[in-house]
Amino acid sequence: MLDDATESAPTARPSEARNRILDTANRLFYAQGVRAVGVDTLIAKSGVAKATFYKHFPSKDDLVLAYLDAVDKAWTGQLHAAAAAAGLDPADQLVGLFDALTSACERDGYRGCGFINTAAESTPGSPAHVRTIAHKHAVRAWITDVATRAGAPDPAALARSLTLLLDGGLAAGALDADPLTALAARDTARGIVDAALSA
Amino acid sequence: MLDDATESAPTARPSEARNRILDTANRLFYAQGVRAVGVDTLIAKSGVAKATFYKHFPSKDDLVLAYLDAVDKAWTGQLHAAAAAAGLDPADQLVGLFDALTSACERDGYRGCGFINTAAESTPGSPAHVRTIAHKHAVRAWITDVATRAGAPDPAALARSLTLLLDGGLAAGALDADPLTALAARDTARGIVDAALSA
DNA sequence: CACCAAGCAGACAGGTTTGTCTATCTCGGT
DNA sequence: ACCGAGATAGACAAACCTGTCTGCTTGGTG
Repeated sequence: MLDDATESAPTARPSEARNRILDTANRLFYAQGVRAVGVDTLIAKSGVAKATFYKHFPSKDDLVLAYLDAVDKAWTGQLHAAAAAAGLDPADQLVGLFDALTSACERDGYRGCGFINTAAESTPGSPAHVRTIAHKHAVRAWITDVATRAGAPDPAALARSLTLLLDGGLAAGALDADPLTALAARDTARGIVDAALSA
Repeated sequence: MLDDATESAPTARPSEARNRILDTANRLFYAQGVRAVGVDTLIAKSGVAKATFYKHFPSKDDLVLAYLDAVDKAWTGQLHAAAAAAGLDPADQLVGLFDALTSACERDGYRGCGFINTAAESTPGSPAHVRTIAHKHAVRAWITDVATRAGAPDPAALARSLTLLLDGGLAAGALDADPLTALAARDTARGIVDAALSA
């Protein structure tokens, strides 16, 4: 009864099949939305048995959360990389963030921010919604840090402006894949950062 | 056969039942997303017969498009009203736009931009997606006009910056109903407009 | 009055969705 | 040689979704 070690607890550990499922989910959920992709499709496309699927992810919602975690990891990584590539000056890093946006928009099949899209499909208060808020909050907290290092008089306000711009770029880029949009976001960010730091 | 006048062509004219359906759709689609609301729910909540529903809207997608038209009318109206309320100076009007954002975020049950949310649920190329792009384009064109009247050296670029900010505010406000977000958008807009006009 | 458009009520068809369950196969380790 | 973990294949249940169709009621108009 209480012997947890041998019972079939939801496997969170890596596994060949689990990776395949997660991989398929990442592609399909992003491309079509979480609601448009059924469990059967996921199973078929990842070449896995139904029982295996439900063993690793007791419900579809669990898979959605795992998908969101993957999106978080990917996007956060891209932001950090873009900042690092912009040099050592924190002010340049703040602007450099927007190179991640440009790269994302250029990628084929770009469809905006996985978090925002998923949140649009889930009701406020749901786990997916909550996780989206946490993600956005973490990103903004990190940008606030960079803004602090850049010596901004009001780092929180600067970070807020920049995240607004970033989210706007993500949302707009999902509609028309106009490269000008991302570039405009970057230019605008440059202006905002310069104005904030020269105050 | 060819006598169109008497056959049951999809009624686009107003009608008591039609209004009720559209009204329910506006509420439910916005609150829960178009995919989460089934035809049966729509019918039950608007107290209408199924046949009546399908007479006015031959398919659910038709209703979705009608819903988007309503969203367009509402949001465009609010933007125009906010601009007008900001006074006669076009520069003030550009900033005043963001009062519409603030009001929207404060409204109870606010869940972002109906267009962006619906687009997140529909595949690129679908009628809903196309209509969303058209809506965003129309808004930006109008803002470009105002920017031109304000004497901006590059009205298109200014409008692009402002719409990015606006979309960002719409997306962010849908997650956490933090009133600071909308205010930050307005402040940022003020800075951008002033910078653009003093160039 | 007779007619007809508009609406109501609800059964029905056919497909899809999530999730459970049984039965079998294939390994690696002891 | 054997056992158990993990995988496969697929039937099945129960709900739900879109869309069609038949019948009945009602109110206005020629």
